[in-house]
Amino acid sequence: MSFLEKYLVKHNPSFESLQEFISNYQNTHMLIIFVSCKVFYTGRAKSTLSWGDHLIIRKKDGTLLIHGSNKREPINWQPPGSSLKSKCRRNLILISRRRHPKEEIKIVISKIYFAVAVDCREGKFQILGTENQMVQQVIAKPYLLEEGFTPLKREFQTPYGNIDLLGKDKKGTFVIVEFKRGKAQLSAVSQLKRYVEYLQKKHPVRGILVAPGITKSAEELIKKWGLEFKKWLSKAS
Amino acid sequence: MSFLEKYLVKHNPSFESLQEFISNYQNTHMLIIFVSCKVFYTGRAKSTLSWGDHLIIRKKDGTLLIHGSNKREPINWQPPGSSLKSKCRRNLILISRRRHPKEEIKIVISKIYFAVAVDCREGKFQILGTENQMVQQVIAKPYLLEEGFTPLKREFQTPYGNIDLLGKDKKGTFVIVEFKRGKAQLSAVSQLKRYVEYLQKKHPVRGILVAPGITKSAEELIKKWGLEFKKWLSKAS
DNA sequence: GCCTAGGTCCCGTTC
DNA sequence: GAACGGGGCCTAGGC
Repeated sequence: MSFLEKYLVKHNPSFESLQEFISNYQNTHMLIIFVSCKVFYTGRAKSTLSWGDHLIIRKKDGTLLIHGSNKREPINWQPPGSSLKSKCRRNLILISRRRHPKEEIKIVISKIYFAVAVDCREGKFQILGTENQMVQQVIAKPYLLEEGFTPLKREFQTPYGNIDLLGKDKKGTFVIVEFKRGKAQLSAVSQLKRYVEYLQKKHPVRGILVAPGITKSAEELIKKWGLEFKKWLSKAS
Repeated sequence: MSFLEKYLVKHNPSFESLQEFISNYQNTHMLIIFVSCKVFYTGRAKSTLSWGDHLIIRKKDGTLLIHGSNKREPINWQPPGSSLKSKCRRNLILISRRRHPKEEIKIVISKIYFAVAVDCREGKFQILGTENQMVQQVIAKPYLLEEGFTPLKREFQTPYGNIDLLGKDKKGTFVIVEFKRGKAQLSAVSQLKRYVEYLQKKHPVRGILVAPGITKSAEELIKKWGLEFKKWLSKAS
């Protein structure tokens, strides 16, 4: 591939030709390969994918994705850091391994439709609207939570888990604040309860769950457990 | 594309040519497009991806994936069911929308390296080693949990959440069993505690967490709360 | 390396 | 549609 080329396509390459292609480009390029194959995964779980057409993507960081004709999720995958080896037998076999945990994917390829190597230089990514930003807003403007609130510690660590935001209310009582960027569910309530149970062994403490909404059961549970829910208005800024 | 062809490649297509390509194939084929673009997402959160080379995958179920040069996760995406429209301006603009929640991705393309439409017929997928199978094993061989255990109800629903497995021990005391396929963490303990708190309002009850391992803090918490941990040996079958 | 918790989580299932 | 919980979750951040 010349210096100026962004990509290189091989149509219907032979097994040997694809092996060479992979070893030439796997460390510098993203590989996109469309094949007829079956796949075996073994590791934390175990799976088989029977013969079919699948799209294989291999990134230079070691990521391996095997996509089918639908769904956002790959059918099989290997995360960054995984190795890739190939063997040529009756079929072409690709094996990707990771160490921790020990996991392996074996792709048995009977037919290669095409393979592309691309030189991919991605842009910079920025995101807004995360939970972290809710916390930052409350730290900057504590009255958004309630009048008289004073933030003390972000990500306060306890043996029961890490508290999003610890503070005190206007009376000086400790307040544990748990933030959720989406509708709060039962698990958010137990999470908050867990922190409260820890701290209340030492001090009187209030627990407040901050979220744009809450499910019915979560709301009933939070009341039953003497905790508070504060609806978060995203335009509060 | 002829009946027998598995795929069709366009090299450096014009904007208009890609628009036609997309409208011809988006309902029947998976599209794989490598471009120089920037991306704007708005919906549950908001993000921007600045100019760079990115791989766009569009599946016929509406899934949209925008991949960069590393990581398993797409930089931006849209799940199945999303629409796709294109506009030709100074740049080529692709817009993908979903209704619930209302979310939009805008891809502004300045250069198209190549586009492929593939006819993808995926194989059948099977997986072993899930939590569900742990539960099935205990239902089939209750003594694997403990001598005298009797399973009563799988996925027993309560206002505090759904219990993996409800049963009775040899003394007739209710037992709530929570299974984890990996190492159990703090959240698993609070989850179990939540169910126990519900049921113990009505009956005496034990809570057992079953997993191949447990973190230090989770183990301390489970003891403190009077719950039990049962180590799961995967070869128990 | 372990552990905690978020995520535009996705996804299946159940009501 | 709402909600609950699993996932080979992945990923980031602490220690």
